[in-house]
Amino acid sequence: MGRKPCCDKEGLKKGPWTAEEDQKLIDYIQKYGSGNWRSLPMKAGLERCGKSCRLRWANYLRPDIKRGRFSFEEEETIIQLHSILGNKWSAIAARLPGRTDNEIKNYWNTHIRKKLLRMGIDPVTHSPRLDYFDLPSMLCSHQNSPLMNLPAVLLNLQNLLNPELLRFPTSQNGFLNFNNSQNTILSNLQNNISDNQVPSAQTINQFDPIPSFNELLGSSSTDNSGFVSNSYQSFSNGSSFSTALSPLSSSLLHPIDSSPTYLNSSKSTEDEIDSYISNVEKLLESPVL
DNA sequence: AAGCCTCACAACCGCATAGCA
DNA sequence: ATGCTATGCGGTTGTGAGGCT
Repeated sequence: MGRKPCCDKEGLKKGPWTAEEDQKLIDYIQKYGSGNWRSLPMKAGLERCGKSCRLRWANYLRPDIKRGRFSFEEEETIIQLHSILGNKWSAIAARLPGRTDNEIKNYWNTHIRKKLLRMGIDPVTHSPRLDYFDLPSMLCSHQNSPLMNLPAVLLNLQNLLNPELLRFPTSQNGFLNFNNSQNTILSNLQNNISDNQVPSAQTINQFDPIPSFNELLGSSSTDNSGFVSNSYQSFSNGSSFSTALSPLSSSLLHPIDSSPTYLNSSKSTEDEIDSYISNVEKLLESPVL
């Protein structure tokens, strides 16, 4: 036994759909409804496998699909849901009306993922990546310069860590005392510097880890639903996860992908920056708890 | 102007799983 | 309980468009 051969082994058509094929599929589904995808192609007069028809309908032809650019709110929602659900694209799509899992997956891989990397956020763990802050070189340059520059170096470092993170609730402790991690890092750095040691990236990673987004959700991994229903709304209200890092940090980060593409300023990038800045402004206006 | 490169997105592939006999 | 089919899902690939040299 085993599975039936797929379309390529049955001599069925593959590749991009033509307008005529689309119309045949739409006509058939409007007339008879979807379902029974295996027999549908033959009945609809299509030389495609059922799987291909289902995908074409689900990802492109369905009338309730919202096409066009993702809004900033949608993007935020995707990031937040991804931090909770991971690569469960269908689960994420279920919470974004009119968007398909395939569309979200593509958008994640082509836009959001790169954006997060550029911001120094690991797109898998959603945690800030200290290994991409060029701390060693910052501190090396400090070592070769008068010691009076140390406060400036530390101030820059401090700016990487946004107090807004303090507002992230945890399920057990109420609010995370992020200042502890921040102070530990700073004091460890100061100790190292006073001992004439220049910390390597590896050394820096040994410091108290900055909590990942998932960790900020609370130590009980099964208790995420409460976060989604309660805290997620406050995140959506102008204070996004993407603003968890200080806006100053982006200028200090070394992007993992420094190809010229990211230096180009396109219209869409400008729009994104504009909306990002306005979001940051909203964030700064809101009172810190 | 032509060739090359990069990016975005549609489509495919193979595995997982639900449902049914 | 088992085997089979249909469908769902996530990772990957293919292709066309646009930009760059």
